[in-house]
Amino acid sequence: MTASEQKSPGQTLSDGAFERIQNAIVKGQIEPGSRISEQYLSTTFGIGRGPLREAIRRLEGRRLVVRIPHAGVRVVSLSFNELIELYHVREALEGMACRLAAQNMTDTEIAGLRDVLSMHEQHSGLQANESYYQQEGDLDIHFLIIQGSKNRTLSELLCGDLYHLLRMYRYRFSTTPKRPQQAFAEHHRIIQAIADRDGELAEMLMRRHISASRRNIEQRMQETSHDKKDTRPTLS
Amino acid sequence: MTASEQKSPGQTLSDGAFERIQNAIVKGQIEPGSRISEQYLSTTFGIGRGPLREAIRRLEGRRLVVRIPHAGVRVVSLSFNELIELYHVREALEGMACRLAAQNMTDTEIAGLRDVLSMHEQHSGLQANESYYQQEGDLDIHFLIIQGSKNRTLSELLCGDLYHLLRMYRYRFSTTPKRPQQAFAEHHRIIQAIADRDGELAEMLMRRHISASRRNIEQRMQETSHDKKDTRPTLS
DNA sequence: CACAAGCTGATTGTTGACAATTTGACAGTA
DNA sequence: TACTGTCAAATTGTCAACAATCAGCTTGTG
Repeated sequence: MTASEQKSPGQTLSDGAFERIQNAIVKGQIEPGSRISEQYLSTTFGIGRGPLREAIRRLEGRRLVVRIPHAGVRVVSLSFNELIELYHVREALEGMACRLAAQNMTDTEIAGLRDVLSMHEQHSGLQANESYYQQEGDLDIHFLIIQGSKNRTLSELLCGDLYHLLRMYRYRFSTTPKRPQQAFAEHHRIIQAIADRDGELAEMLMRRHISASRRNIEQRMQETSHDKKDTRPTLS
Repeated sequence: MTASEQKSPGQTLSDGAFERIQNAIVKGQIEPGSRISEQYLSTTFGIGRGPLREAIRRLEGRRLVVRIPHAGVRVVSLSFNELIELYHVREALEGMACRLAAQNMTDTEIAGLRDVLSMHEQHSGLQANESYYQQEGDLDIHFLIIQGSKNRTLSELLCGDLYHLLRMYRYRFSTTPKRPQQAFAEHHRIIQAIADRDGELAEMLMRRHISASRRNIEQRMQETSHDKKDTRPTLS
């Protein structure tokens, strides 16, 4: 797990390529909107074009790449609006997940949630503004709450599909200096509400939490919209 | 558009196969949970295995089929629980869509919504219990409202991904005798709320509408759970 | 008679070569 | 100079053959 780039365990070549390309996309190693040629990937990964194309089609099904019939595939590139839209969807969905989590999580799971939070708080105390742990830690907490909803369909949707898109932008935005501390407090309150089995409050707090994240991005986007040109592919 | 089974217009063979198989799955022409062999589809559609496999991988990315590495692919089979979960997700998402629609739809679009509803009411008056129009008409209205939210991400999620799964079961359950009339009234109220630009009310009504649908299915499922054996693949 | 090892058949995974289509450049002309 | 038609290179789409893997059956042995 140290270097997540080696070939995947026992699956097929196509599966391995799928995971590697997906990772490369969500980690931002491949520029969003850039064209990816089959031949390049084929030689890079050292596999034939057949399995590679199958992997690409799978990514296409997941909407991580866009294909134009005879012209090649491009990594999906969310416009600013789409990113904001995604946060709105997340607000509705994770709010619901949080409410369900307050109903359905076991006491043991809630204790685990608290452990992650405090462990996370220590790390953060050590390396102040270091966003890396914040990123993963934040994801961990949200993951745990989503899983705690005990709604598998919801989990797969949020963790499987939406978060891959989000992660693309998390890695690009990296972090905002002030947010972590605030996010800690919000996480703390959310977990408390879950522990109190107060679903309504938990939902509200989670919605606020995500809403604050969204506003933070909106603000930061406006600030940097001067040097960074307006990325709006307006695809189709 | 009369027979939706002919080859797709100008795309590639893979794209054509993708659409045809997807249609066959959501219309229930292929039994959920059944294995689909490459050779069979290859000879049926008259295309090579290459493009076919790519189409299947795309379906896999969309979670309409499940693949076990060297054992073949099966059409996804939602358990009863997963179907209910899907309705809960729909409730949250379409509720949100409805609220946004009340804010963002143009007067022209709302008028169009009314047209569809009344046109739909006439058809229903003619052929009473005929579910076919109800199915499509219901979808149409929901589609229009979702599009009216002006949130493209939300639209693609609901119309593109979730509805394909739902349609699988709509075709299986076909229809419940009493629901259509009730659904009409609910649609009517929802549209009225949208026309009044009352987002909060519109969201609430839509959530109730979908919630009622869900309960209807739950009830119907319990009734028929005697003769119909309990389909619960418990995959993984 | 029961169980396990090995084999045969079919199905999936992979590769390489071939055909079809698009993009970019180049030259010719108004 | 600007525009357009043609051409060529590169890239994608497709096909057919080959290799690897799994399922079910036969067969041999305790």
